[in-house]
Amino acid sequence: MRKNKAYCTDENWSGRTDCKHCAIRSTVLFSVLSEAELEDALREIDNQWVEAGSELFFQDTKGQYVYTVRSGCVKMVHEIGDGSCYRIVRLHYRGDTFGLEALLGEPYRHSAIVLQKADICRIPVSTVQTLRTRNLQLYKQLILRWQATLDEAEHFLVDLNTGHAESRLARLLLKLDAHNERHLIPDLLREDIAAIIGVTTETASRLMADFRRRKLVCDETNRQMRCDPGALKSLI
Amino acid sequence: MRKNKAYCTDENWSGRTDCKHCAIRSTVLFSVLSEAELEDALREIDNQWVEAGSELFFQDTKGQYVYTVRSGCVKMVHEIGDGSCYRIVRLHYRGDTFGLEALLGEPYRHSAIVLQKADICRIPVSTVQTLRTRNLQLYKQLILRWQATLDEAEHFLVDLNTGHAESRLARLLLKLDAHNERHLIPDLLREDIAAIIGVTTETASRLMADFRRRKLVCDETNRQMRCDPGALKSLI
DNA sequence: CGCTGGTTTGACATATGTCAACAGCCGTGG
DNA sequence: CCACGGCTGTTGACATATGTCAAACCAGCG
Repeated sequence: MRKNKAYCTDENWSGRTDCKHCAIRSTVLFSVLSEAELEDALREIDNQWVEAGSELFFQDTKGQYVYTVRSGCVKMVHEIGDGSCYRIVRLHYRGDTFGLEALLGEPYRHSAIVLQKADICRIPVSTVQTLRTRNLQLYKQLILRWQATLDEAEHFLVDLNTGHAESRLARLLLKLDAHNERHLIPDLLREDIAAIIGVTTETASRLMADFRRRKLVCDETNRQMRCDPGALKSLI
Repeated sequence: MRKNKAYCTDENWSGRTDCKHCAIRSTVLFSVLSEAELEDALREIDNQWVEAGSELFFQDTKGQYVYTVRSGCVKMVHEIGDGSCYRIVRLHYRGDTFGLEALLGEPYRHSAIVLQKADICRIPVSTVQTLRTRNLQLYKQLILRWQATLDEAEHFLVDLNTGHAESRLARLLLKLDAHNERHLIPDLLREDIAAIIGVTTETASRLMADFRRRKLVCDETNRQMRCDPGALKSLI
């Protein structure tokens, strides 16, 4: 079934409110393209709900798409050596863009795997190129996305890989909490927690079990949790 | 003493060969500015040798300059909490650009401190803005720099903060070696090594002393070292 | 010469890793 | 329906890498 309008410009599409953070959206306003040209360029943008665990792209492969998160959460996974071991180098949340390397014709640096059921826009590199040749504003937007990605990567190093494992886990939970307005944070796999804060799966499990006993976190439905930000901050 | 020509365009300036990696340099070729305009824009670029330990800018301050390394090495230092503790989140070597946040009008994320006597170009934000309004090529160059910065930050996380301290130190030495064509690497302060690989100063010292005893590294003049890449690789 | 700041080293504490067992959950297939 | 296997999480016992604290050492330098 072919849509007759692009998602981004279709007023009848129910999801439009989540577009406000999108790089494309905020540059379309400044576009010098005609309405028809715009429709055409944007029609190739695909929007979809993706289940947790799905892989959007793989480390070291080339791809023709850049992605934005409309809701949910995506992990950027870097495999090390023979693949027996991996680190999560960033998370991307609502409003974020990832896979920017594709715009440079470079292979993806990491695998992108959905952490929490996510609403994802998949934007062809060609679409971005069409828009940006006509529109300086898009370059600025892109640069802002690159900087945001860099900020997130550096936060991972500074906040989640420094200090004792307990503080690191506390900071991780606070970070997840800050990105969820409804204060429901995903109950991550212990293996993922381990790959984020740089410990073994067992240590991650012990810490989480301990946090639960100390009532720093409590379970909610649907593999989600709620945390006590005040208490967590005191652990940092 | 005022120069009568900009460094970048002065054929008599002895340092010109190191310009080949510069973002400005590689876009000047595509510039639509007149030669006079170009001279004017580039004249504000300052070039200087900077001693180890000098601070080019400070974390959380705003500045009007972006920098490039013509030779030597600069560390990006992030202070944590009250400043009693810090991490080094990236290193920048010959050809790199840093302080890009300034182009967005944002405060510098980290302090930039010279690690090894360095030849630095200091480029005013206004110069970049003058050039880029007339020149799409510069945007592409800037984006490449942002990606390079991101790559370096992620390598720090994946290579230098994963695995045992011994492997991390080995990877650090190999990285330093890879950035020095003459295979002379700086003999870093133990405190800096510690802030890079995420251990205490004592552990960094013990490891380095051990590496020296095992002949994995040996001292050279001028606080420099030589390392045995083959042996180091076997430790990874 | 005696500071000073960086380095090395020792003795000991402890956080985290390792290996292994077991428990709970869930989907599958008999 | 139950039995089973596979996956994830929890926990224990123990090993070990790294942190902590303190002392000694060393080179450069006023």
